[in-house]
Amino acid sequence: MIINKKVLSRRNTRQRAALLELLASVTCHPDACWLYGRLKVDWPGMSLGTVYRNLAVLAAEGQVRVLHIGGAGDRFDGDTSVHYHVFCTKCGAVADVPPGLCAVPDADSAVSGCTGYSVSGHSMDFFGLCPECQKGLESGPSGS
Amino acid sequence: MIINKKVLSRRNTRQRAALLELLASVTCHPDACWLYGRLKVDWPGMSLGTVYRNLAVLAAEGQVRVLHIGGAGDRFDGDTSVHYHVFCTKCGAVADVPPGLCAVPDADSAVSGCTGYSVSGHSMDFFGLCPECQKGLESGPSGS
DNA sequence: TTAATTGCAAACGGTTTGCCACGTT
DNA sequence: AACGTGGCAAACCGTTTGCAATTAA
Repeated sequence: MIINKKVLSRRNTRQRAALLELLASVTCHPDACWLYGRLKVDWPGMSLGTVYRNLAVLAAEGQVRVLHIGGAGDRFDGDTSVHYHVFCTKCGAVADVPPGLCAVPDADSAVSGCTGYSVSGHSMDFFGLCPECQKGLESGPSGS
Repeated sequence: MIINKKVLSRRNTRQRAALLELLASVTCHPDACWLYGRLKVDWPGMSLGTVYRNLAVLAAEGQVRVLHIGGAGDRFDGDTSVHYHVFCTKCGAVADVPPGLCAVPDADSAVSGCTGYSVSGHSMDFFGLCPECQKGLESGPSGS
């Protein structure tokens, strides 16, 4: 997901509205394909390119957060409040970390001060096994 | 970078040793292509596939850390000690955050407790502009 | 000897993009 | 009418993989 911040003007298309609404209604941190599949139900003409283009627009506007998991496609989060995530390394599930937990006050300015970077934000990602995958350790992509 | 943790036996090939040595000698958090180009100087026969395969092996063994930046290829870090990173959103530079700064004690167990995930680790990524890109704000991939 | 590893090249998969028609403004 | 946007399909690019030849153990 490459985010181009240049948005000159903007039209409110039905497709974009539907995408944003879907993202807001869901807590599973879906990827582009999942969103596409869902949208295609109500919008048979919907194309994957449109999904990607609108995700980029919404991300640039700050209405959507992009999660870079690695080893798979990006995931998207309609909840733009400050919060962290836990990833399941086995099945790819993503869950929110309750806000307030693990708050790191002044981290950005501290890093800014000692690295010379002008830090504008940060993300914190935890990884491990989701409850489901803890139960069934004998199977799954990572093997036993 | 998909990491397969199943390593049955292991041979110490020259290529793998060269890759590990290169990673250890460098602080720029390179991507696979950069490593490939460097290795090809001394190893004309080196192939990109070998670089990827060995990066996966070394990552699985914990001798290399993989950084998922997003919007580009993965980056690799030969320093496996616990530390965080700052990414430049303009030029893609990556720098280490001095260890000790922004330490989050017990974060893993806290997250584990309230999410139900068995958390095995976390990463923290800061983003902003590197010193170079702060100087030349008028140009670059993100535009003015 | 023998099985892990390599080099090569083709395949893969997520994402981007060019083109032209369409629809919002 | 103007131009941002959609649909479609091809292109892109980082990464993975099948295969025969090599090479470490």
